[in-house]
Amino acid sequence: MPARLQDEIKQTKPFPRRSSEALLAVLRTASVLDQALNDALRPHGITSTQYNVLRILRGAGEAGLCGREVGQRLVSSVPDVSRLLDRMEETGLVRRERDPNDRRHVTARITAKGLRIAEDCGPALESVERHRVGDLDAKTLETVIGALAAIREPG
Amino acid sequence: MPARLQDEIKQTKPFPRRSSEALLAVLRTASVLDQALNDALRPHGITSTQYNVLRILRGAGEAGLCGREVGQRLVSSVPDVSRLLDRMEETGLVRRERDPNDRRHVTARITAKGLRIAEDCGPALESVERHRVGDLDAKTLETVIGALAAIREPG
DNA sequence: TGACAATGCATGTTATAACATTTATTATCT
DNA sequence: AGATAATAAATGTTATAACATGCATTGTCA
Repeated sequence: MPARLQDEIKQTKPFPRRSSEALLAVLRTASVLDQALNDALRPHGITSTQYNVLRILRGAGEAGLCGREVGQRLVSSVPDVSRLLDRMEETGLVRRERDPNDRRHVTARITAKGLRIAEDCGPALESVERHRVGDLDAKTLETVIGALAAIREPG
Repeated sequence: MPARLQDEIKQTKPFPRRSSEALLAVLRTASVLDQALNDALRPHGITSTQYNVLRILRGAGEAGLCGREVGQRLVSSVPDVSRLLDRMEETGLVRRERDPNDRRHVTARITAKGLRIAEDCGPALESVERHRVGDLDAKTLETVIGALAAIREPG
């Protein structure tokens, strides 16, 4: 039986509106998912934020990306991309060099080690995805994806 | 038109599966919502985490709650409730005292100031809720709430 | 061309989160 | 009753986030 959100967070009073419950459910679910992802990534020595950076830079390929763009593409924006990349450079996951065309930019690229680790993480992450989201039928998935997009939509 | 998640995070490659997109959508949406909530709370000088504590302690009333329970009821668990309550006690939002029946417990209660601030935040938070989730029809809401519960469900 | 604004990044600082350890108190079991 | 385990908080430490500021580089326009 699916536990009710109200029970999970041991709330005594019922939600005043369904929309209140939905809002809290999104936050709560993301927290659970992020924790599951971080648990899956821990054996590989990286966090979910760092994995996202690897994924982004892997997508960018040899061209790399400047820090500003990395920040924009992150799922939840990190306002301190400089030091995030600092740490990842220190552990050898990425390398950076100043763009000779526009010396304001610093282009970041994924390293071979970064690529390898990103690959290694794949199965664990797919397992989380399958385990958590895999049982939802196609129609429900579409509804959820659409509804969440509407919630994010500025207005 | 609802922007596609793929565009929002400037992803070049399409999602391999719908479930991948749904998972990322939950994380992304929560990030957007949390930011909106924090923006709404900033004028009142508290964070979304602190508001949640106030809400929990308001629900507990005069009986109060021990730190452990506060932690369990938080939307996204904070493993460091002691210092979270430290800060809130310092700003006069809560008060604490050792439970005479079980001296291991420290009971936290909301103060008059905390109550007032929680009240003051109501309209701003309802505005976010209405603005973000208010346009979804009842049937969609039910589907989303159910699907998110299934995702959170342990298995 | 030279002043001025805009951009991209780095850095300093403070606040908060994450993780492990320690201490005090109570419960359990022989 | 006494040893042991279990529980709840507090504390120490390190890592990361949040916020503001500063600096170098480039673009814009008189």
